[in-house]
Amino acid sequence: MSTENKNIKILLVDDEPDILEIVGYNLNLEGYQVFTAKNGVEAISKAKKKMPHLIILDVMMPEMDGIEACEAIRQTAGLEDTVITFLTARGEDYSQLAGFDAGADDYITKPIKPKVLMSKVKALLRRQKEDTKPEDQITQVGDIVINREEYKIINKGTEIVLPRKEFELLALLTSKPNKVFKREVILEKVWGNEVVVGGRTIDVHIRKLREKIGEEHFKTVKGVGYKFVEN
Amino acid sequence: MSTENKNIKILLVDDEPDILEIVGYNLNLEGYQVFTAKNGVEAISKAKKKMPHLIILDVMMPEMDGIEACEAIRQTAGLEDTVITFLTARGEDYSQLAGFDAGADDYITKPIKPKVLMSKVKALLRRQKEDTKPEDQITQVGDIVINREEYKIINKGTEIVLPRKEFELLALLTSKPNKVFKREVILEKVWGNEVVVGGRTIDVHIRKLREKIGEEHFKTVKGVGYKFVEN
DNA sequence: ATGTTTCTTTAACTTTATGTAAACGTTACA
DNA sequence: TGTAACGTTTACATAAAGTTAAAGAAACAT
Repeated sequence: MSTENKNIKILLVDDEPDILEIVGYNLNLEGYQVFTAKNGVEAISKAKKKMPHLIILDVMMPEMDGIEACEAIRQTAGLEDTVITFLTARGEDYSQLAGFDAGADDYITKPIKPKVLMSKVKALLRRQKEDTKPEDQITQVGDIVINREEYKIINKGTEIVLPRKEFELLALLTSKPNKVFKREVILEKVWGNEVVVGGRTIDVHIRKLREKIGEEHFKTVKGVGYKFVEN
Repeated sequence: MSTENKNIKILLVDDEPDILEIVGYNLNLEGYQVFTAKNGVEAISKAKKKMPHLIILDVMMPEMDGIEACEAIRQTAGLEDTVITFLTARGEDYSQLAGFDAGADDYITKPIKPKVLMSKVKALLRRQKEDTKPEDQITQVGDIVINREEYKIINKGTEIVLPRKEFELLALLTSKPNKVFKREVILEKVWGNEVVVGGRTIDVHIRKLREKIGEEHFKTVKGVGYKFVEN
């Protein structure tokens, strides 16, 4: 759960240190990489430097408010598609938010309820993923069809349901047939780079895949890693 | 600006005050007469009182949700031809399913972008008379017939009436047979983003569906979610 | 209002699938 | 032929899902 968030960067912008701390803490618990800024100016520079996937932006701030910052960020190359969500206090004057449609994707109201915020963050990030990857959910490699949407594979017409880790491992290897994936890379992508598992764990999973899909497809490159080969 | 809008009444229904404020503000700018309600019950009474031309109705609300309210409004004398549009979380093809049969004319997705909403409102009011309702209120998946209008299903000729949540869950899963719906996605679409329910809630509903419709149709993909399969 | 029923969620507990470790076997290559 | 890297099997821990029953909410009826 938290391992897959390890590579997701979130920029949190608020002038109140308490908010930064509470929200930052909760995001950290979920495994996100969190960066903070305490005003709009800082937000823009950090956004450019870190290129976050999601920006949570307080509306009311000194120096430069969230709306201005949002507009500036939106005009930065590479940040056009970053998800931006506002933080607003309930009862704030929303006539100011008339410029809302200029760039924000959502807004979250204070007081913040951690659980609500977390589920919103998840939903927003998921949405972005789905948008950028419309439907390359199905790939075919040789006579193996990998259906990411249905979490199953079809090998020569036979449907095989794989457990999660096995599926992810297979999906990784088949994402670039013939490419050798180093053990460390596999660990990072399938397990998450902070998780330390025993030395034989990958082997066991490879073995299961060999059993289910066919010995011939999984080639060991000793001292390096594994690769998936077609017939 | 447009004096032509000042006789047009719009009823805006959402449980979030912020939405009411933002959208209401924008509608006001265009010169519409705006009324608001914060739940389905209130929506019905205000609709009767004000006889609006257009009703914008959030799907997820406490007390009485948008679908129920819509049905009730549709049965009110004089409101049969009022334009009703739903507000739904983005990506919910499901809300269309459950929504159109309740009598909705359109739906608008959250997060709301004021410009989009305004042009949609205009379009809806313009084509008020020339509207054609879709009527795919009944779908069939395998030997299961799903009747969204009556909230019931027919399994191999046997009629089964399902409670709301069970029906919505079934409708979601059957909206794309074989697709695995992740738990988080199910929660978002059936329960709504803000609602945080316990970890076993989905399971219990799945169990009831399995009981009523047949074990074989509901497949668990451990660590991921559930999918509906035909025979 | 009041009780009654039906639906929804929780909580406690059980079961199971999956992932991992450990122990040992095998291979490749210097 | 030694050894470092990978292969295989088994067994076990654990996280995830299943199962109940019962509490909590709505909805319905009186």
